[in-house]
Amino acid sequence: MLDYHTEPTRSKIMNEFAKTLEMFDLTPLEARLFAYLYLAEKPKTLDEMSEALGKSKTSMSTSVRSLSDLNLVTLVWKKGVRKDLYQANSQLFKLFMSSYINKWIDATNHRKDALLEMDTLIDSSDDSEDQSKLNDQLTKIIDFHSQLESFFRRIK
Amino acid sequence: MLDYHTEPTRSKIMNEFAKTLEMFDLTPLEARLFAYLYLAEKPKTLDEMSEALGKSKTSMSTSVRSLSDLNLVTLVWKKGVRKDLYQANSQLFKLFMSSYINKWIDATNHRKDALLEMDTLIDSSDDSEDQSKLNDQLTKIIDFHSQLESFFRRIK
DNA sequence: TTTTACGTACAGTTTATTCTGTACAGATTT
DNA sequence: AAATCTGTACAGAATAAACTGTACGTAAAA
Repeated sequence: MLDYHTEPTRSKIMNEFAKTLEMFDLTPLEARLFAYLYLAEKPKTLDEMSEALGKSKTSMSTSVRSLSDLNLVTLVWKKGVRKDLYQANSQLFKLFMSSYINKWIDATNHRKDALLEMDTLIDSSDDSEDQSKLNDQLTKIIDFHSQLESFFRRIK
Repeated sequence: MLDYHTEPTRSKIMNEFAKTLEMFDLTPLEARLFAYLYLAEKPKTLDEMSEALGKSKTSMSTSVRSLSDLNLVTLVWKKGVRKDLYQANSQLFKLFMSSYINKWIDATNHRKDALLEMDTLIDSSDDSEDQSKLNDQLTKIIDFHSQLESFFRRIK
């Protein structure tokens, strides 16, 4: 059932909101789906999502699972209802920010380790100019990663 | 001319570094290109980039232009050399962070304006339940954008 | 001026991503 | 028990993105 008064506006809001959510590395569909669920408030079934977004049920299944993995959406139980019901979690800022920042921390930390590993790879018996320049650049790149990591840890 | 000692390591570093740079919304090629130029230190021509990355000159042209637009790379003049020479800018953290943060600020601010616009669209003569709920959610979404914007302004 | 060299616009191709329909396993209902 | 419903795996289709080669405008060289 559609509300013919709010429907056009609702869908504009949904799309605009979704654009911001995409910046948190959600796919366009995941972003629109979250926006839809958030605006809906009431938990929705895969079929409802499918109809609302005009995409297949399969797409809904995979997308909503992604959102669930990111803890952005929750599976809700309602007695008498057989279908899975999903609901958007509500504390937007905390939710998106913290997972995003953690993602940065993990990535930079992991990458830094890999680069430190390579540091030991550089043949230290070869003290050519190229060699020492490369070493110098590598140090700077590792520093960059350290800066990123501590930056994100700080604002966490 | 290749340095056969440093070449394999150099390329491993390049690819690892590039993965981090992709997080700043660079395409894989842009990221690898920047990493290449950064490690090279010496300014490089489109042909050199093309050979080093194994991609067409056209790709180099468009990618290096993108990097240049983002102010990550600079066109350098050298007397006697006809070809364009590009060099990676060197202050990694400042460079990437500030453009990234500005991007967030611009996007969230712009998006917030669009949403405020929609606020006025909601038919206030219709005071149905759906109406007021939608309004409530919209307010929260706008708040979310304000929080994002001020967050990024603060850490700038 | 003519010729050669360089960068890039553009159209088309290749590659990667997103999306869908069918089919099936497990669960619920009859 | 059989029949129906629900979510998802998987393979293929549709769509989007990345990449290339040709062609051309502009500038330097001859």
